[in-house]
Amino acid sequence: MIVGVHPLAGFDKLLHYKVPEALRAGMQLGLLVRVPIGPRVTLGLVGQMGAPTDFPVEKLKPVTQIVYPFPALPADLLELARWMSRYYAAPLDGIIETMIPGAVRHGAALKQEKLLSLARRLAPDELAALEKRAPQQARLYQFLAQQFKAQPKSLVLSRLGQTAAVVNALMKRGVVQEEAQRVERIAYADGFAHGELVAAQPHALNAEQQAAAEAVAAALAEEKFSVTLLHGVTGSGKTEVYLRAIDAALKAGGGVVFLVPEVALTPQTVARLRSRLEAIAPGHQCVVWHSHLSEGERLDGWFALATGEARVVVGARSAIFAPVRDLRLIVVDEEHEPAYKQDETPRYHGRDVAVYRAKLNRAVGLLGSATPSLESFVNAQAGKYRLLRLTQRVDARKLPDIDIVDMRIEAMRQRTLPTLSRRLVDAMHRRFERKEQTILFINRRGYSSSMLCTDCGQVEECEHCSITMTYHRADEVLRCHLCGAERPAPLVCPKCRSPKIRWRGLGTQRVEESVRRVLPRARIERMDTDTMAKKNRFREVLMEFRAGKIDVLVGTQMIGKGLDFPNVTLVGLIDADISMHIPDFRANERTFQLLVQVAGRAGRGDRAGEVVVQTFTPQAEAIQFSRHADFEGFAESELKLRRDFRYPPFRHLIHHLFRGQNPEKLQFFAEQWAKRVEQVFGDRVELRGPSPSPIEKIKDHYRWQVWYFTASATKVVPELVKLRAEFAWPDDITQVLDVDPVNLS
DNA sequence: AGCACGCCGACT
DNA sequence: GTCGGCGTGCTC
Repeated sequence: MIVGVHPLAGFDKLLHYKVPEALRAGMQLGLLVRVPIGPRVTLGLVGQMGAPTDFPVEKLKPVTQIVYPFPALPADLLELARWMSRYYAAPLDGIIETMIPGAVRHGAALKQEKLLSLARRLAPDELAALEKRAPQQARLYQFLAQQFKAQPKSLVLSRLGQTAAVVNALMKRGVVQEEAQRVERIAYADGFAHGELVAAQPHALNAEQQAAAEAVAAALAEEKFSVTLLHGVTGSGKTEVYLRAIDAALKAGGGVVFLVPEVALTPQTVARLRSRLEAIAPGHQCVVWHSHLSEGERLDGWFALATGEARVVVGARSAIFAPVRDLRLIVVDEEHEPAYKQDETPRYHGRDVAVYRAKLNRAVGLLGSATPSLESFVNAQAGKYRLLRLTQRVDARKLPDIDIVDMRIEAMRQRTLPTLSRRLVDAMHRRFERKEQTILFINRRGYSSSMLCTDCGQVEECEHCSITMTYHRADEVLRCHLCGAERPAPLVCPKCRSPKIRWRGLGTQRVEESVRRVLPRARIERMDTDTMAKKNRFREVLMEFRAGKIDVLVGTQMIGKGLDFPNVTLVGLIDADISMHIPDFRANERTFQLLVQVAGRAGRGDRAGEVVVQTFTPQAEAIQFSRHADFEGFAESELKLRRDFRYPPFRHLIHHLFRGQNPEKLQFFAEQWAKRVEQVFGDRVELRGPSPSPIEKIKDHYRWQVWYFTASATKVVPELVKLRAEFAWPDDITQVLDVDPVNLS
């Protein structure tokens, strides 16, 4: 018997091994094994049964050991790993490593305890004989005979004051049996249990929720792969629909994965979910999965799922790899959240992996969001996903009014670069008179600032990477943080030649000063990392604010941490452009969510809250904000924009790194490669490169040249991998494909 | 990833 | 003459 093994040793190659007689019976796909590689022994995963085609069988070494008697990767996850390897162009061994928790991989010893129980009952005469000849054994027998279930060995022995010798004697006679069992560490000891005890009774569903829940239940009953996109406005009660679906899946005997963005995984949410799940499926453990678990907790949770003791896992991104058995339902809450993207190798998108895993298991995928990602929305429009809608808010609260203020007009009116617009100042005055509160929100992210033209709104971007360039004051240059390209900071706007260039990087301090000028009698507090350096200051300020001792709170993202302020009826976004043009395209989405969250609660009674957004690029912000108010309208215009402009909805950003010593040769091959890519993708491909300034460290050390491609097509990645395989590279040039899974469909 | 093999510069 | 630099290749 010969097996192919993926060694977890840092190189991505399938190696073959003989299976010794003793290990043959237990051998199967997905097992974690130890295998010799050269002088060492490493962990590996059995990925194939059968002999190699390109290696002499007689030179094969034997498998050293089977680490666990059951597959560390069940069949579906093994298949998923292979798909990911192809789809994300990532090495398979790395994917296997991310799928199996470290503690499991290292074959960590399980915390075990031995349980004692009776193997058979003794006849009365046998018992009498035993009492005479071996009184201690008889005591043990009597004790165990009174127990309803197996008891821990250590406990029994200490209670009876006996030693293991007594147990051994009885075992030899076949009267007592010993079994090993794992000690549950997860039970409910992860701190999540103490969050908040919430009444567990199910809420009554409104008609829309009811219809949605029934539709999902029907999909589950079909027992085939399907994906449902649940588009429900903020506060429409999506969670109740998830819970009904989970209920249905559990009742059908299946397992469930419930993904939430990492930030949403707070003790309160988990406790709430858990109490509801308890009510739905009494006796079923719900495993919580996130990055802050200890090794032991992770191990226990993993085992509970792998053995079927637990059938539900709630967790962040990586919970999609939990070894849930008989998977019937995968829920992805807030499916548009960028937190689902892993941006280290292996790069993957949790939501997309979830959909594919559902497909492999013929399970149901349920994606929920108030603002679906464009790719999911397009999939729904194309009929690939079923679209369900929840249009009514359960709590009947009004959405906030959003004003977008064009700061270019404001600048003309005030003849200076304003910090606060008239609109915002007026709104703040009204709040102050009514004794309501205001939050001014400013996104200053570190020292990064960008170049903005106050006449035309132009923001300088890197020509290779399409991200905003960052201004570095020390050497007066604009630099791209992705590829390292740099150019001198311009004196006039490169687009409209206007000299009115502004370097963005507005601080909370300046905003505070401005507010003092317009509202001299107001109590103002500033909240950012500088002023909050003192330990409990943060908490203090939040408490004062909540108690109404502060009228205006000026702060950075950290305000979002204490979100629930019932008396806040106005939120001002001082400088929307900073967040929208930050060199991390994910940041704008996050900031955005935060604002809408604050604003969504800003209503008072029947009066809606107000949000004032100050911006130099009103079109962009209008689109962003309409995304929440009118998602369909947003989606339509955004899709058009992306099609016409540079960011199609399914763009993959592909970094292609060429390595070699001869620049001319590199140039030649990059062009050749580009031609081949174009042949396959036609006009959907854009070649941008070479990068003028490859990342220094890499350049010095390996003399790499960095080239970037961007391509827009749903099939780009698999096709590129195919291309890579058939493209013949000369010996002195190597290339690496790195794919950022932006909006994979 | 590790580790060996191998081919060019400064040293017990 | 060797020791050791890291560039290259292999691991069943």
